[in-house]
Amino acid sequence: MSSQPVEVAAPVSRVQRKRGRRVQEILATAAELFGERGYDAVSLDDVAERLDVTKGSLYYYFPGKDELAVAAIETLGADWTGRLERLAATVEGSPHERLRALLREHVAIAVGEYPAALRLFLVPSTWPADPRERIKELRRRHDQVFRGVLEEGLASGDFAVTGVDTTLQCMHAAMAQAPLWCGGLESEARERALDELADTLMKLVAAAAQ
Amino acid sequence: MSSQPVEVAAPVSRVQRKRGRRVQEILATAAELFGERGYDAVSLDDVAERLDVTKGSLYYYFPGKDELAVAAIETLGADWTGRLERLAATVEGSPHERLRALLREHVAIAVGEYPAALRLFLVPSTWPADPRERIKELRRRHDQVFRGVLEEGLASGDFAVTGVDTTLQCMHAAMAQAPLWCGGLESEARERALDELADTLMKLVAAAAQ
DNA sequence: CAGTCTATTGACTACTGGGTCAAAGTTTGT
DNA sequence: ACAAACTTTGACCCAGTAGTCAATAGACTG
Repeated sequence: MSSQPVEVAAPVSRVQRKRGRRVQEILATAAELFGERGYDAVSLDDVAERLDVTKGSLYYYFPGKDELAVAAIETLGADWTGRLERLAATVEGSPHERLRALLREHVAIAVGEYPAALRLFLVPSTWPADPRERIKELRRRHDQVFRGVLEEGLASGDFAVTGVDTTLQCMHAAMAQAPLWCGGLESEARERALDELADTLMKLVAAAAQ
Repeated sequence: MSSQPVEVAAPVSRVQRKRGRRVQEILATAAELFGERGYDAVSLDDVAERLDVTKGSLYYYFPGKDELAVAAIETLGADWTGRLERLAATVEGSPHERLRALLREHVAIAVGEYPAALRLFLVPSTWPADPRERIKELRRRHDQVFRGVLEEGLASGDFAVTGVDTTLQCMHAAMAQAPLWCGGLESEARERALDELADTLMKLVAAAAQ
């Protein structure tokens, strides 16, 4: 039928791609806002206003606030964790060096690119049941990256920890608050603060040689 | 006039004491609820219902939700921090032992007695400006207890830390999440988890001898 | 250009939650 | 017992917000 045999089997039409882009715009804005203020404090009118549309449009793409929130968390969390997973798979060196690189990248992402997204991973208790479960799942996958390197270092004798879970929890807790501490700092001071944080957290795995 | 000269100068009447007790009841309940669900998710009807009264009664004692929240935070925070300050002033031993005792007591209070009050000290960002400032102040005083012991150990050479502030922040962040981890555990497993947490956190001050 | 699918609007409903208040109920002191 | 002070109530107001929907504007296609 068409004069262009190429891209014949394209599963999505142009209009579908356009819709996809719109959905992404909405999700990015929603993640931003939910991250800034938390679930309760963000109304759909707020989201719509930042997108220069009205609330009704959001309901054209999502069945409700919960679903929008879940999708926003999903997108952001998947991107974040994916980058850490890729780093863990490529970075070379001792377990000590690898863990430090992960810590550094994690706080750098949190502070630099998703400064507002923090709250998505912190204390999800005010969120409705459904988003809360998704957040927990994303956190588990997130933790998994660090658990991998940690257990590697344990097996090789580079690390000595009292308990794997506890150590991971302490790391995660400290990292999750990093953006709050570094928020107001200038670039150089911020870099120093992030290095210091990574150094401090490295102590949690003790036996590692500096 | 009275046949009992004792207690003549009592500054408060019986009715005032009664009012004081009522206020304490309200504050305790409010702190409980705010701790469980956070500021936004708690309505004054919720608070009133748990007290078996109606919303109007709360407005007889407090001018508004903000003021109630601030007072509740104040009471709980002062009690908590006061106990840590007293412990810090009395416990004997090396800086290492003193710090560990404080860490242990802190998580024990958080997990055992104020299991719900956690959120008051965590991510105060969804709170209105006024309560938020009070929370920050209380956290500073809270930190001060640990800062004292930490600097003591630094001066005596028992501790070696990269940065005092960063170390305190990591400790605080990890401790703040402790109740979330230990929430579902039975008493013995919980004790073990708390010990493990304290041990792990002690690593942050490194040079300390085990 | 006409017709159809897509996207957006803005007015509407229903409900929740903070805050007010006059009236009723309860304590207290004399 | 009585009056005054204290406490509680429940109905009410109002703003904000999740969610609905018919009407409309815009884009794509024959």
